[in-house]
Amino acid sequence: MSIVARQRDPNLASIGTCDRRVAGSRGRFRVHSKKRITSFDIAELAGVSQATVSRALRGDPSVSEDTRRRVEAAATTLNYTVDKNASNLRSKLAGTLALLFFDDPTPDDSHINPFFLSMLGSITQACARQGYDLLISFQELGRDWHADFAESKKADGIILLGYGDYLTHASRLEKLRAKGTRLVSWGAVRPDQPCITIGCDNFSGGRAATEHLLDQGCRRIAFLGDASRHFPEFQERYRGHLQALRTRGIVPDDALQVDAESSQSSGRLALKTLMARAEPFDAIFAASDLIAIGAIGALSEHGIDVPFEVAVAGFDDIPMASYVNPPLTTVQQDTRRAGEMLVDSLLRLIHNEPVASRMLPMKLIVRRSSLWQEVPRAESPREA
Amino acid sequence: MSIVARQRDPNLASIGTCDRRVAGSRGRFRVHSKKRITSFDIAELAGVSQATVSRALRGDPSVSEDTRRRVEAAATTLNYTVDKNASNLRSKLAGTLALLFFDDPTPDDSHINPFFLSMLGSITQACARQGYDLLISFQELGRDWHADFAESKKADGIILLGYGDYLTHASRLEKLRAKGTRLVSWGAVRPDQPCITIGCDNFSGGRAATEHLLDQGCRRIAFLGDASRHFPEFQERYRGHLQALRTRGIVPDDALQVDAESSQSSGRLALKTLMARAEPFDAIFAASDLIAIGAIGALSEHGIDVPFEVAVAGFDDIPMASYVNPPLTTVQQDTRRAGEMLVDSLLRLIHNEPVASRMLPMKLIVRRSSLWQEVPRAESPREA
DNA sequence: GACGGACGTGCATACGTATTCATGGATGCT
DNA sequence: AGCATCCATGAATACGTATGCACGTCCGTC
Repeated sequence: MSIVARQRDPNLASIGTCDRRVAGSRGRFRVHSKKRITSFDIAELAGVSQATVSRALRGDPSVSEDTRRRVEAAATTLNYTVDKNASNLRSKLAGTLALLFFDDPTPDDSHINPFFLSMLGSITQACARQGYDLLISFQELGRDWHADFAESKKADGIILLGYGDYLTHASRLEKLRAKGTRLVSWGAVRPDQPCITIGCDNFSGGRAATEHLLDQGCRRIAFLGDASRHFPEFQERYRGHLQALRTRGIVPDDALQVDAESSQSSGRLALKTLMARAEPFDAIFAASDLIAIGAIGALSEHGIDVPFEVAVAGFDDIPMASYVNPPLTTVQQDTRRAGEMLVDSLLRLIHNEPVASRMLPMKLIVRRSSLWQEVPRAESPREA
Repeated sequence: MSIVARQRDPNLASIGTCDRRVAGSRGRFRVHSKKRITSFDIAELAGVSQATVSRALRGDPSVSEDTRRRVEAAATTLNYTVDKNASNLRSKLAGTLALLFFDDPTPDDSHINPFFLSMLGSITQACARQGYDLLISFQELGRDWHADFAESKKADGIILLGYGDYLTHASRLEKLRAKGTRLVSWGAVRPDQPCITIGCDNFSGGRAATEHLLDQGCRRIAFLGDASRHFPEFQERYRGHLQALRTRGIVPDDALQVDAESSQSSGRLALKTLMARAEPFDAIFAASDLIAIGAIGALSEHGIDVPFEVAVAGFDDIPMASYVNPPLTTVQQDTRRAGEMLVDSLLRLIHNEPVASRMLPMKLIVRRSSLWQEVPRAESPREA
């Protein structure tokens, strides 16, 4: 920071008094300086005007094939690269998308939720495929995060990523949209979302998980996860869970729902809370894999066997899920597809093409944590 | 892309024929258009010149406190944000760092090496703390990756991240440096590295892991990981491994080294290769956790118990390591610190402050995969 | 042979900010 | 009081590219 201001404004001698140059009149001042190579240099070398260079390199069809080749050759020779700042300034585009990452609830250490990491990977790759750069920023939900990207022209659009409730910040989002900021979010797809949202079918996913547990013979299935409005995704999963129960004629028991955020420690805590209630349960459906993994840890501390005493299912299918012991039954979100859809939707928004929120299908992945295998489950639910 | 060119160049009527404006003469043309708010608008509202606005907002000490307050108030009122493109164009800075991510060896699916994901997280946060943005790009080692960032002024410096050999690309790096590009890399810290490098003490880490296995009574320790020059980090770990053996008077057996890249599938494959050699072994030191996890999987397929028949140690301490069964003994790299150091070093480079490559200490994390616990290990090494 | 296009190119200029230089007024010193 | 300073500010301009417009030039057509 301290040494920032270094360069001078040389070559004031040009010709006019204005910000204007003629192709040929530039070289003279450049001979000895090793300043940046600009489109004027290319123009001179290729024997055309700067304007033509710009057009040629951008693939403007009005440039003849012959000229284009000459320009490209000159550019290669001088190892020229378009100055993105100037280009963006002029074109009012950035060629960049911003990914805002909300990790509000669990700022424990630097550990990012693995599911989001996976999303990050796929978003990055989707951007690359589309020729866009990706600007990443971790944010806390509290602050004035909006101001710094679209408005400062650093990005053409914004992707919002994070569990949580965008509705709480609806007014802020509205303000952004009013300014013409393009944004898409990942989350629960609901009619009242304040912006284009891509998300998985959390409801069906939750239903599928619970149906599977019911199929395994479980009858008292605990739900670990915040079912409040503030976590719409969890709420949807919970709704799916409830519906599955009701369809099978089981009356949901509020005592079997425990709030939890998406972290192992929270899952561990939730399980202890559940046990403290002394409610019998024979299965756990956790609203995220991290919660499930935390719960499994706590169960094993209590000497309770998974899956023989308590079956467990999670949600997300993070990489870790297949490596815990026992491997975790879970509902898989297709992060690759999700990342692609987020980027595609945002680009469509940017290009003023029609876009709609979309819900992606999910897939139940059955692993050992919910399976009896050979050993039959005890007849009555386990007493806590 | 198709609708990119939309806006017109309005307001040509200004005054002169040049790229020049006077503070007051602007508002007239703005009244009806909802164009971008510029520093001229702020200037007008605050009753100062555009130059003063720029200075005030950048914290130039030559602006009086009174004026600064007025300018800031005006900026807040109009919800003004500096246009980064214009600012960067003028100042020749970007306020952005680029993270180039080389995932060459394992392009399987979209799964990024978890260790690098962890690094990514810590680098992102370190950047945020320093007030820099982070541009992320996945690259394949083959191509002309260098051209697109520093040269195009999108980033002030570059961080290189990836297992692999930068030496292979030394000429390219050299070319970059000759152009004044600032870059730092993560990797093996060795005197012949072509650029500032931050890395862990792979040698000591490798030695520590092998010493630990020796302490457990293992005598025929297989090394899974590419020991060639192309993976300097693995090579260093291997060297540490060898040194530990020799110090204890054990003659290394080449038959116990199997090449592997950092992925589970590669680890699985390497183990099968090892078994095919019919060499007895009682422990495995894998050059990365992913390799170790793959190997454990393959071992269990063969009905070989870990750790009772074969002890296993990995490297990296990725999150998954503590959740596999059995939990994996490994050598921990402090990714948080590493990310900070990378960013700090790069910033020092950018600010022309002295910097040196640095090696970070590592820490052996002992978990169950390498421990006998109560059960004593069989006297003779296992026959494959 | 004249005319209407289409095509390819150059000219001039704007994008919004940062910075150099000049200026006028206040301040300090003798 | 007179002069040298310093301070705060304004005026002018460059950063490098993209693009509206105008100007040939080379056709084919009647």
